[in-house]
Amino acid sequence: MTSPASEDQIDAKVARYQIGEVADRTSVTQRTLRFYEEKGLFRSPDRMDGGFRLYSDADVERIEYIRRLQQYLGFTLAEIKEMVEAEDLRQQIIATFRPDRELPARLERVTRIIGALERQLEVVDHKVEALAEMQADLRGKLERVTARRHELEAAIEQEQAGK
Amino acid sequence: MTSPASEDQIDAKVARYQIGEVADRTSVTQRTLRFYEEKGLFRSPDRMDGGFRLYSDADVERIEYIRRLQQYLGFTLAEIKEMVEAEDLRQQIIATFRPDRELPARLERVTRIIGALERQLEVVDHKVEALAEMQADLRGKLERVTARRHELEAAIEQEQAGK
DNA sequence: GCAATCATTTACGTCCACGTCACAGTTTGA
DNA sequence: TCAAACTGTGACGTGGACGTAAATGATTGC
Repeated sequence: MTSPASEDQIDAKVARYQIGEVADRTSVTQRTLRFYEEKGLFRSPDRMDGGFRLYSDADVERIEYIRRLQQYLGFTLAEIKEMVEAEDLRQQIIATFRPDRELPARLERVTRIIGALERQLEVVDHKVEALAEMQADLRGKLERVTARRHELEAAIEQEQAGK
Repeated sequence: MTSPASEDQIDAKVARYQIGEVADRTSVTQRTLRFYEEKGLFRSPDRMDGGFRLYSDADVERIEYIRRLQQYLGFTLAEIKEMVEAEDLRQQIIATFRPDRELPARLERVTRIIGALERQLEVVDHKVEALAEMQADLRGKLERVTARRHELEAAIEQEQAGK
């Protein structure tokens, strides 16, 4: 919405944000953004001449992805790092489509990222299972206690009537 | 499996475990068990004459429940405390079934625990949603990259054959 | 052209969820 | 009965995930 990509740079067709704006947009503090970068959760964003970080939309998306992994799914930053590294590898492989030589090497990389994906999926599956169980449990309890409330309400109404 | 309730006590039909055994059974360290107790995550277990803690099966179950909430669902101990307190309240209400006087007071308690359950369910629903999305995403990626592996394998086989 | 604003690096502080002694008391099996 | 094994209560330490502050340099609005 804000500042749709200035044409300072010849090839600058993508929107670029400074850290402050990214912090506002993502509700992640600047400190935390630098911290994530330091931890290797995403590649260092481009820099202005003065050294200011310049984030792209893709960077912003990755940050939001990281936050979801952390907050909703309870992954540690170390786990998240593994996951995004696997993702990077995956992107590289897709980019390197040209069916050239070194097929075995490419096969090996593909196999590695399959392993990473399978491990991630396993973790997620476990969590889904646990969550579904808990969800059903909560719904059952809620239903029962709601029924009890109706009983009580009815009883109170009776009392009122009998008075 | 081990020591199925000795008859030392007249009324001791329930199994009782010392902290070490509970630690083994639940894979939660003694330190952590004391820590949870200190934090009020469960009522202080009974004690032997010498002061040793004696846990019941219900205690063990609660501990396992707490662990699931923490590890699979990513709740903080503070959140878990709220949840188990609500659960305790719920149990009390169920135990206090006798339809006596003070109906309004009971209605209020029931209403409170309904509120707590609804809040918990909301959190869980959010997590389920996020997890399901991520699960679908991972599955899609896995599928695509697996297809790529098949391509590579086929290409390699071709090469072998052509050699 | 320069104050106000925004960034950068460095470093120490904090909260959570325990881990790790240390030392004293308790239980139990041979 | 007594030593080994277990348990108790402090109290301090730790790793993860940032928060906060300080000193310095860059950028921008007017």
